[in-house]
Amino acid sequence: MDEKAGCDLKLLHSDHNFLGLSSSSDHRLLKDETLLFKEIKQVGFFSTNKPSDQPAPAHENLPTHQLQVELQRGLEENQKLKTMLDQVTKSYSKLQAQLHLMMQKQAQNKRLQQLQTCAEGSNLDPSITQNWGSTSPKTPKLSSLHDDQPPKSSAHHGQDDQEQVPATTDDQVPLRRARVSVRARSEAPMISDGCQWRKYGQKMAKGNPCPRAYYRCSMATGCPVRKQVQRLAEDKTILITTYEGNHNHPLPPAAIAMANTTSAAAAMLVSGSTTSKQEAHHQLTNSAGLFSSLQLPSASPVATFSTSLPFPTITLDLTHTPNRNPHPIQFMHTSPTPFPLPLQGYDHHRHSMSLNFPQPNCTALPAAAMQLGDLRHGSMVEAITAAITSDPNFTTALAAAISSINNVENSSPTASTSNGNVVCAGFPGSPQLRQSCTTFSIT
DNA sequence: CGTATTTGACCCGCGC
DNA sequence: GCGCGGGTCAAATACG
Repeated sequence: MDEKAGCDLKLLHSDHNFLGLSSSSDHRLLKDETLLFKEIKQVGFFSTNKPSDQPAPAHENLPTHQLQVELQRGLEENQKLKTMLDQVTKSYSKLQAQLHLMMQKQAQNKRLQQLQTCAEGSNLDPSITQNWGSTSPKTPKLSSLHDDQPPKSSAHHGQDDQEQVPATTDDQVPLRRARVSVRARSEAPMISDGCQWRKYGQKMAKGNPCPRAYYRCSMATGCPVRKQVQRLAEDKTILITTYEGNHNHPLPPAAIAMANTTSAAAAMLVSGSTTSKQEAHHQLTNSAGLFSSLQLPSASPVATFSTSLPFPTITLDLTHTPNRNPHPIQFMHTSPTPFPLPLQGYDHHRHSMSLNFPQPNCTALPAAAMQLGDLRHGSMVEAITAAITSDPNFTTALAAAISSINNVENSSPTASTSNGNVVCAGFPGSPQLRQSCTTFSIT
């Protein structure tokens, strides 16, 4: 017992091992005054003599008031150490959060490297991925903006930079360059996505009487996430919110859904790599509550690709009223520039292509058809189907969007992933349909 | 008084 | 080279 008490006190006086201090022993020290005396004696607080030279208890040789002073001193030191312990605990939590973020980004970089390998093995136009990269010489300012540090501090490349932007090499495609745009009807000046935003600019965009507002995430210093908010010129009730970047800090539950959706959509845009089922499921399950502030009609969501350089953008259109298709989820493609999808036969005047979901009577296609070489020889429909549906990131984004809509509408349809495919369940007339079973219609 | 917003200036890419 | 448009900065201003 005395040996253990002595050990506890040594911990109290150690700057290196105080993490090993147990709270129970701490309290015991404060409660047992006699025990404290013994421990103090063992470390030689009161006596200049060696413990072995003075077998008698210390308190027998000291005045009472002196003992009280020493006791008070011990209590103060104990309190000080408690404070230190709290600080260390907080630092530990902070480091743990950073470690979690780093692991996430490492996984992200791994996927991007796989994309690089895929791009080299295919006939993709290298200028596409090059322009998507932050190392593009034509966008130096944008590159700095997408660093996780403010532009003024971008000159130094210290440890902080590495922690926030880990392992980004020149030949990797930064995910942050992709944008995710959300169109929705909302009277509010900004949709509530759970994050805190600080407005840093406003501009009048050409061809739109409504100003475009620029916001950056203010939940953490140095968070690179930005968003633009603008009302549609043709219909001012429609709010267009464009997200860019990934958060470098923990998000509140209300913001996780939007962040995961935009992240998955952005990842899908720039990466043809694989996403684990666990990750997709995680993103899906976090989609609840998304777009909670929007006035959503019983609409059919439309996802629009736009590869207008330098910002590939996927737009989730939540404003459409039911159209000619009974239960469609449309995927429109707008691309004035080459895109690794076969565009022959699509309407160049409209620059759009829609994919009407679901059609259960077609066959699943191999993901290998995503290669352009295969596209040339296969049918366009099959090729497009393969190119899009074989991308789990796309399916993840789709599923998250569907899930969010379902949440808002409080209706029965659900979305989930299964083997990399999106399973849409609960739509009227289509109990369970796989995304890979898809037909396309040229609009 | 601290923080958030506004707004004109500035930078940069791009097209002509 | 020049002008235009998008995006950002930062000083001024508003607000709680």
